[in-house]
Amino acid sequence: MTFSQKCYQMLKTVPCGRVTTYGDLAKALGRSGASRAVGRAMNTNPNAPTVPCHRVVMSDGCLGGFAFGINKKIKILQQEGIKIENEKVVDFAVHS
DNA sequence: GCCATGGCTAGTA
DNA sequence: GCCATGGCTAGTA
Repeated sequence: MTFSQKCYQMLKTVPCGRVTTYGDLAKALGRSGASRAVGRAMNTNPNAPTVPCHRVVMSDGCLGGFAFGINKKIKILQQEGIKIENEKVVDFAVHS
C-alpha cells in the first residue's frame, strides 16, 4: 500500500460536516511533516467523489486547493454545513 | 524538481 | 516571507 493510498483510506473516515488538515492526515499516518506530500496525493486523487478530498484544509483554516477549482470546494463544504468566511473555515474541528 | 503545507522568524504599526 | 520536508512524476542515460 502506497502512502497516497493510505491517505485516501484515512480520509474516508472523515464524516460529513467535519474537516481535517493536511498535517493531521500525515501525522495520523505516522509521517509527521509530510503535509505537503498529502496535498500532492489529494491533487492526483483518482476517484473523485468517493474520497472526500474537499474535507481537507490547511492548519490555519485556509482552504488549500481543489482539483476542480476552489469555488467548487467552497460550495461542497457549505452544502455539508461547514461555515466559510472570506475563504476560511470558521468553526473548524479536526477528526481524531 | 515539483507542489492543494506548516512552523518560525523578522519587522511593521 | 522563508525554507525544510516528503512522496511522486517526468524524462534522461
